[in-house]
Amino acid sequence: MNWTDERVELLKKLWAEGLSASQIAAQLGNVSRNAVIGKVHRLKLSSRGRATAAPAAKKKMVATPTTVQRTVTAAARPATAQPPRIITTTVGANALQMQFDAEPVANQQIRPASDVVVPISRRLHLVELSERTCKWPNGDPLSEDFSFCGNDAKDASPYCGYHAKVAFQPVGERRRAR
DNA sequence: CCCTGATTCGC
DNA sequence: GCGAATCAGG
Repeated sequence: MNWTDERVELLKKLWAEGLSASQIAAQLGNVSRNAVIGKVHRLKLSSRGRATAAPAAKKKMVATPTTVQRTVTAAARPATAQPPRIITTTVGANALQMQFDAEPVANQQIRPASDVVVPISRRLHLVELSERTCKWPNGDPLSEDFSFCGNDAKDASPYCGYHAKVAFQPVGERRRAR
């Protein structure tokens, strides 16, 4: 794949927007992140504020006005549920780092007869997925807020524990589909 | 281990 | 010019 004007232009744009080299590579398609980084250097548009990796959560950045952290004392969390945890995600190199409570909107109707853990999606976008993030889709692919589960996928599975169960139904529980 | 960008160097 | 390999780091 050669660097057409359009591809270079997109590269510049995305780089300026703070996307990581791998994300840009994924979006351009057919190029490795190394190729992107190499090109960035040749174009002499390195830099981008601060940076080596994700400097977001550095020591004293300006402030963290949007950091909200709550410890949930979940009222009715089944014993089989996962402990409350905080999910941290970073968008872009010098972009905001969002930290939010992973606990779902406390009204999840948990079927009594189920011992399945409620899925907690990270709502990632396509370019944010890696080989070990759950690729279970949420919502309409054509919709704006379409996202993927994004939780850790076990081993080489394309899904996290919960979605793997949903995706690969045990033959014993499968009702004769039609 | 996951990820990041930076550099080098054979092509 | 290109990008894989490598390096340095979070």
